[in-house]
Amino acid sequence: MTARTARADAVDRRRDLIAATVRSIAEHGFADATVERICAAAGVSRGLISHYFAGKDDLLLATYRQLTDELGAETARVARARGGGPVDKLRAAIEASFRPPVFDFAKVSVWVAFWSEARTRPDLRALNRDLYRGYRAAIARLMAEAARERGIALDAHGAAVALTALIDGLWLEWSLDPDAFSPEIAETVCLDYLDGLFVPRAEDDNPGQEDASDVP
Amino acid sequence: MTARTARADAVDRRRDLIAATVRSIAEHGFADATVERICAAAGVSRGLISHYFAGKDDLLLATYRQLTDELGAETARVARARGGGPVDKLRAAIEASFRPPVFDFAKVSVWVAFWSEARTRPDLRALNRDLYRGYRAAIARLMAEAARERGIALDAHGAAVALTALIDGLWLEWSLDPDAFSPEIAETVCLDYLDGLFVPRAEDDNPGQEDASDVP
DNA sequence: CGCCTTGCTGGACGTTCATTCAATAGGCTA
DNA sequence: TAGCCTATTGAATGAACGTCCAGCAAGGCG
Repeated sequence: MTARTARADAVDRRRDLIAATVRSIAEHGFADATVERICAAAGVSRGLISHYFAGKDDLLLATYRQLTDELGAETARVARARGGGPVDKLRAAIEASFRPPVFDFAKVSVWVAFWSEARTRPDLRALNRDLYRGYRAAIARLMAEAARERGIALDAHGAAVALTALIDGLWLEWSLDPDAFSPEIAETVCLDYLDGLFVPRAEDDNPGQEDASDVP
Repeated sequence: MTARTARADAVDRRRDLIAATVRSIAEHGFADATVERICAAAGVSRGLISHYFAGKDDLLLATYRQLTDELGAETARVARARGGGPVDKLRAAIEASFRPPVFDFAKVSVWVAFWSEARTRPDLRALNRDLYRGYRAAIARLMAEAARERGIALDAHGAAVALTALIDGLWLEWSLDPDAFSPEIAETVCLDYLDGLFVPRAEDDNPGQEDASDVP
């Protein structure tokens, strides 16, 4: 089975190159993650990239795709977690965001680099948009369910936007200054925000307070 | 006053080049904001950059410095705002973050680009670190004051970390997908978070709940 | 044992970029 | 008006990068 062995090797090589790309971007930044450096980090020569990817752009796209796939899979895994209501699942999602294997300095750094790059590269932008819209929708669904159980008025869409932004903002700022706050604090403030959403307030007697801001 | 006129012109030119840099990065991304494109956007020739800056890196540093100075000045302006307690000032800071002139698509996009770049460039990193530490400290001070007035237990440091991250996360995600949510929603969720901090809860009867995490 | 396929190498090539600098233009002083 | 000084230009330079491709090495089939 030469073909089968070759295929398996090819998958491993692609994985090696993608891992080397993550390490190179994390260490040197997006601009200085050259083909030479990436291949050196993977322990192969410069030219090999053309055998496993259409080019450098294709390797970068594959790297970003793996990051989004990992996060998407982890999110789905958490959401399927048996036993526990929607708030438990939300708490699990938050905890997963600030603990290994998702929360890793190199990976978080590469996320920041790709965010910047996705702003102007259409393929990365589309990947990012789909991931986040799905992520926000899943979060909003769980939040709406939790609010319904408790009879609390909640703008689930806004809250999902906020929780997602809060997590990303903490990733961003921690990657820029890891000494500014600890991952434990990051996790705590997210959990506190979540808890705050479901605390009954005086305004809940007056359901008109929530503006149905479903902007078209 | 030849010297004076020349000095004034030089300041204007520097400002022009910095503004052109912001536009170029916002439109083409950090990597494709070449000297040629920046100078074309400013309406001058390629070589002029050397007369007003030590080089491209120096121009980029000056651009980031202007961004941080603008934000620092706006923060200070809001904090000095007469009439109103600490919560009013915090509300004003949030509103300023999602309205012109601070909240501008090009500027927000450039912030995202520089965040990524600051991760590996020491000079940008130092600039960013100082700005954020000052910003968080100012926010935490106002929050602590507001909590004291209300007799509420609050981890001001954690809350300041969270609010800062929330704002940055919303900037980030809005720049990547402006259709995902409106600036009004972004502002609202931040104000809601702020309000939530100062709502008396059942746990406030038990002051031991808040861990005094004043990390040195 | 020898051929032949396949994974892999690294020098060469063309492109793009930031920087430099000699030449030019424009305006203020004398 | 003449002359000088400074701002500005753009062609030239060299470095760095991604990609290409001719050749090499190793392992399996005949």
